[in-house]
Amino acid sequence: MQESLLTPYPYAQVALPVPMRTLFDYKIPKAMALRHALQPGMRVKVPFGKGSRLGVIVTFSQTSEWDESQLKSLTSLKDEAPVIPAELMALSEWAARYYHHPIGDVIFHALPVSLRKGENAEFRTENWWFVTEAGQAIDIELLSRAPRQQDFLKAVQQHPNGMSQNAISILGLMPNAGKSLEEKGLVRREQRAFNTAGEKHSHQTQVPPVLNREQTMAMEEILDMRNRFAVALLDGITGSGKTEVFLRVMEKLIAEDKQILVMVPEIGLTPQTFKRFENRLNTNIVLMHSNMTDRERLDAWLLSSSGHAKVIIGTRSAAFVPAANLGMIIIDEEHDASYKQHEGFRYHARDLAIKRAQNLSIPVLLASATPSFESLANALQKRFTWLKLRQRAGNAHIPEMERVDLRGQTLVHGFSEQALQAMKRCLDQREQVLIFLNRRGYAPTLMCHDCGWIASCDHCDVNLTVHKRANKLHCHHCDAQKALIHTCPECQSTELFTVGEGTEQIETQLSPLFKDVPILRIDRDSTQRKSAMTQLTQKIHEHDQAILIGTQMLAKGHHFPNVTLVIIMDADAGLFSADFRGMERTAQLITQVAGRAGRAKKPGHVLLQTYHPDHAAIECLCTLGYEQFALNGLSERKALSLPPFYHQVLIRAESGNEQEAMQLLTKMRLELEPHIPQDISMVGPYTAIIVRKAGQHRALLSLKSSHRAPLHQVTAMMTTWLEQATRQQHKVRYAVDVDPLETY
DNA sequence: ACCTAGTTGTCG
DNA sequence: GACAACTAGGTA
Repeated sequence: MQESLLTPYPYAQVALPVPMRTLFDYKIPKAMALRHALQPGMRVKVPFGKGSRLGVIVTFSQTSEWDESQLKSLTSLKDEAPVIPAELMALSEWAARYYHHPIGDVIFHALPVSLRKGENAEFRTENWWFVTEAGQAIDIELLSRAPRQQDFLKAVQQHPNGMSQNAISILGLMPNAGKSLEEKGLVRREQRAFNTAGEKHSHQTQVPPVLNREQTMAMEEILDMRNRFAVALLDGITGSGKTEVFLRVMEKLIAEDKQILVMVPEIGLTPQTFKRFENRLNTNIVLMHSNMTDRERLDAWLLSSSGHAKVIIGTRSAAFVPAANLGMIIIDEEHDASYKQHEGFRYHARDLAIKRAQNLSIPVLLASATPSFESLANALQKRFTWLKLRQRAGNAHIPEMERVDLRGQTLVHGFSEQALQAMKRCLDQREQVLIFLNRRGYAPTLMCHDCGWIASCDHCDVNLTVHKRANKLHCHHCDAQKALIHTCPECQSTELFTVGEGTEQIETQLSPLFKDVPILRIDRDSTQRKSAMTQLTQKIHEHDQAILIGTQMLAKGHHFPNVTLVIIMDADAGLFSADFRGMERTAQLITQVAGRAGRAKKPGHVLLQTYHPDHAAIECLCTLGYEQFALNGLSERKALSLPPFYHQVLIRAESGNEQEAMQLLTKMRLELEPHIPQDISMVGPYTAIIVRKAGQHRALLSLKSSHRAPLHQVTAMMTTWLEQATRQQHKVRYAVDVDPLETY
């Protein structure tokens, strides 16, 4: 009699979390094949080398290139159902090819940490309490000597469908009282899977505001895209009500029982997005970001995977969250660079999300007040539907941008006379000023007056930043810290002075000038402590008058209704940047910060301090706005054969030794040069602008082409070469960066 | 002979 | 990436 195998293949190809661009073949034990229907995306335990590892089944095969005697067998199966659904397996395989990254590493990126470690993909269980018949019948006064038990029993009596442990603790009841009652047979306990779907308490749903014409049109266009792949670029100025458009679309999708993945650039923005959604959507919403514990992340992951959570709000890594019935992906602030991972598996969450949506035949909504040049180019080429919101919702006005010519002016603590006057006027009207300076710390340089010595990092080729409050010298590139010194280590002079200003300095110097006005600094240093940001925003809302000083943190999505004046301290930062994306990023920052002014009823005003008021880019941005600036920028990129018109791959190498990284890339270029097609332009190897960072000397090789196919071919060739070459030289590390955002 | 640090090689 | 095997150099 023939046994029927649930898995009719002899071999499984398994991805393992090792930095190798290959899968590993294993024999499938007969007993396992008889008992389980193995599927790609299931985790398996396998023998590997001397030990054992957790892997993920990618595919099956009838044959293996390896000799039968060399093959080992799968040890055990970890899952009854795939933890990575077919859709995400396909996305991972695509990403491994596109980013030239080891498949095992990519697949393990798609799993939450606890599943990487081998935890079961199951909801945690919690106690549920029920009243028994005896408990329902008993005279409650018999328990008058045990008031805790009395309270407990009363509560449970009122909930015939049972109460979760969570509900018990919310009511402040004692679990010990429950235990005593259980022993008396008055209540009973049951273990149930913890999922917040059963916990959904109805709450007040806010009345939605009326949409304006632009918003209505955008909403209708997006709703038309349901059930097919399409990308909409919701290009709306700050305050134009982009979020309201999301909410309307989401309501509709939720009504159709679909899930929506909402990506935000950073953790700081998740709670406020969560609150806003919670107030409007009567459904289950989960968060996903790296500040959550492993257990919390797994629970959110399971809620999404099982379909219990209808809305998933997450950062970059959420691009891989499985969802039972995904209906749309929304990417808020799509221009934000934090969507790109900057080490290891260097993926771009926006691009990956678009690919995922394409596989699933669902729409993607990209939103920004300052769209990336990449997305604008796609919109111009009609690959994306370009939806513009150019009116501010309600009666708010678009702030006026004014350049302040700093040439020949005497500055007071970095401020022009004009800026100080404007601040004074603004504060006199009991309104708030926002000062933007994208440099934290007290000063970017510490110098010796007598010998010219400059404090620099021991591990990087950069100067140390002075942090007076912490009494430290701090490297902003490798995080190294030293005590702040007062004597020059070269000449023993005590005449040390700082050059340049950071947010901390502006804060200290403004306080004597504006005595009774609260001054609040918002940067990474002032918001490090947990809930510091919440406290700061609370203070901002408490006071009418206030001076807010901050870095780019201020540019991201926060709402300050009483700010009517924005001062950009240094509009020239990034103007002459080595990176071709410097201008784009600066313009986005300035526009985003400027958008913080006059969001409510009051008109806003923006002052840009610059030494180059006639610089074409600055002039264009101030007089014509971001869209025109971006269109000009794009034609410049086209003329110079730069992204997004040309595609780029960057090969990075780094080594503790001064020459090795450079030598490796030089050798590679020499050897591979004859095999590189004409239509690839290769530049380098050249040293990074900051050659040494965290003790590593860095070299780069840039590849560009108007077509992706040959670029991928060459990249694959180089990766193979590098994998081979570094096998003997472990001290040189290399990285492949496809569509890099930083090229220096 | 033994120890240690650093390098090289392997994994199915 | 983790780990074992190998190597060179030092020490008792």
